Amino acid sequence: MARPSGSRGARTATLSDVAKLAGVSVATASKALNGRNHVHAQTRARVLDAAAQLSFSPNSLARGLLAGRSGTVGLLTSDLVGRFSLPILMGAEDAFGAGQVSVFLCDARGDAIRERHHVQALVSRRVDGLIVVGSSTDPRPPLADAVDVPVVYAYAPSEDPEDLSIVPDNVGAGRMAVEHLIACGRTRIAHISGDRDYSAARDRVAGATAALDDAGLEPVGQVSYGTWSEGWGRAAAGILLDRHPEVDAVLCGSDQVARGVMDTLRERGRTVPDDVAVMGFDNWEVLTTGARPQLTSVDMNLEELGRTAARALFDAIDDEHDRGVRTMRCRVVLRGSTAPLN
Amino acid sequence: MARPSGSRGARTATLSDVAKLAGVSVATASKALNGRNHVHAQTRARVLDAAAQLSFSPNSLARGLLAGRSGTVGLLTSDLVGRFSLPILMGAEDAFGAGQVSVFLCDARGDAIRERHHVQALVSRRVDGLIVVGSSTDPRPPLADAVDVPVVYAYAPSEDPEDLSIVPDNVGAGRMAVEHLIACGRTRIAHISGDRDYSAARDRVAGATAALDDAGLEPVGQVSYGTWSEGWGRAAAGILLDRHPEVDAVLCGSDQVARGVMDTLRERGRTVPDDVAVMGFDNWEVLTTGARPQLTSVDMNLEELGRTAARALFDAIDDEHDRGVRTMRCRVVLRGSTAPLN
DNA sequence: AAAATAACCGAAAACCTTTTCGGGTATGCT
DNA sequence: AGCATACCCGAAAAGGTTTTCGGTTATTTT
Repeated sequence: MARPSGSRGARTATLSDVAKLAGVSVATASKALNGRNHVHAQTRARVLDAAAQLSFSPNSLARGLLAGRSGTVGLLTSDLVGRFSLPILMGAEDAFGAGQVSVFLCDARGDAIRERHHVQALVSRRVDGLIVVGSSTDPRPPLADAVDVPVVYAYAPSEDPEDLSIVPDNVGAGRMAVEHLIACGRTRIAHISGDRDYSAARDRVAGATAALDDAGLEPVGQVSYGTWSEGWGRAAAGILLDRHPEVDAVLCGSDQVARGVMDTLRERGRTVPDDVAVMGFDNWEVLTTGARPQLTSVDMNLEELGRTAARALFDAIDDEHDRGVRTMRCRVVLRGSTAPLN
Repeated sequence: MARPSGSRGARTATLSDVAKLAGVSVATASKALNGRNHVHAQTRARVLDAAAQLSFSPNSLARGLLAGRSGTVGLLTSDLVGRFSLPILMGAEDAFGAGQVSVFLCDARGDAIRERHHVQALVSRRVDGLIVVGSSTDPRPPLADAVDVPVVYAYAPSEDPEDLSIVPDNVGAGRMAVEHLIACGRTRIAHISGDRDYSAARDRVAGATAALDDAGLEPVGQVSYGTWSEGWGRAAAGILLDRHPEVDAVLCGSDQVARGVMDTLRERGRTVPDDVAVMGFDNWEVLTTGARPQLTSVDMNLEELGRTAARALFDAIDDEHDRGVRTMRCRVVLRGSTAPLN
């Protein structure tokens, strides 16, 4: 009992086993199984039968060796633990899985050494392409080693503008959020952002500010930066209410911040959304649907971003290159925390 | 410009290229690069030089074809979107990456057809083993197709007791939680659980009940089941306080439930932890550290579970089989929501 | 009936690496 | 000096598949 099940003591069937059983040559067997023409229907049936009988599964290694392309890609994340890699990964896996491509997953854990090691391994496995998923939207250095296959950067763009990068549209997200609040009839809009060190925070602020400006509105108070946390949201909301009690909408740098803001609003006796509308970014389900009322948020469409990156990589493998930074549209997911004023 | 970088128009260097450049045979080149003995130090240096110069990277496909083992494993998740797959995945990836093993990631998205398709692809790629990650701790059917390589089930055990499964110890978690609350001096402990349809919920309840019994304590009220959500936690806590205002600790089926419970406690003027201690399961960071006070929770050690599964698969590949269900210990992560009574 | 054509099948090369085994050279020993 | 012994190196096979091209048989045309 070398193997748990189905072992039968024999090694896995090979094409020549199938050919032998079907009474044909390996060449014919190959053609029959791959749907090539120039093989009699009856012969094909015999081969298919034999293959099924031996539960034949073609050896992709041999095929890849011959074809010079493995039908695999590498998915290199900088930091799986972060919240943003997973949906991107899902999207990419989805897009590839639909084709005949299998995905190698590698997590560098934010370590450059480990990253190089993984890249080396992937090159050795002859992946046909590579998606590099960053851990924040700040630009990252391109892969150091001369990699011989196409690379697409996702979430974090490459510092080299000649590389192809797919990133979320944080500026557009900020703009979209403010436009939604204005559409709800809000005019005294404050912005409690996240960590200033993240370009995601600054970009969202830029978009929001621009949208306010376009609408001829003044922001209520200054944009305040802090951390991506509920605690910061609670604290910042306290300060905001002290200084600007007239506020009728708070745009928050993330859903976490928004949760904190809602807590403080409730404690100060402000009702959401009648009194103050609240809105977040990221559409992190556990936070948005757990909130009371549920939290309107801007979804960054990360799964779609992953799919797009995968498709772009497909194109690049087929020699249809593209360069530069491509941004993904995002979308407002409406929930109870924002509602029209009447 | 066929390729983004480093292409030089030439195909990737092969071992015979290296050999030619070094002025030796491919056999010698191979031995030199793989540290085999019986090759002169000076010759080896020449080969290494040549390899570096051509940035040679051995073709793992060819190597795998020859060796009869690919040095890859499949990681088959039922549902990536769930919260529990990711840490397991990280642990497994970590354990494998440390070796020379690369990981194929496949997500079946809860679909049996897709699962079979992925298994077929993995078999075709000649993975040396397979880890199947379930989406809940309820047992799942074993892989239908006769897979020729070792399989380890993680999180969700296989229905076949002959398979090897690694699962979290939910019963132990429930026990541990109650013991912690008792150690904090609590004696009037209520339990608001999650979705009764999940064995995770029932097992935790079983452990908690047993621990109460061992301590000679009666539970406060009946265990109440609902959903894994903050909303349920808020509602259930309201009912609990109405019926049993004397409660001094609430054990919650998950961190989400716990957040809801804490909300209601605060609204009813109960302080945590002085008045009532609160505790959750899963140690979902964004929820536990965002709570006020921060939430004590039982960590199910999922990353370690993933690592363990990977090591078990290693052993199985080396023909050191193991069978049955192995449970992982979990651990209480202490935070502000539980504290000793004085 | 002979020839031309179409349809089908098989031998062999190619992909790249590792390993085995035999041959060759220098060194040490008698 | 002659022989045995280490020590190195190279030729060749193996691993499983796909593709090309030449060959064989059956079918149609004249």
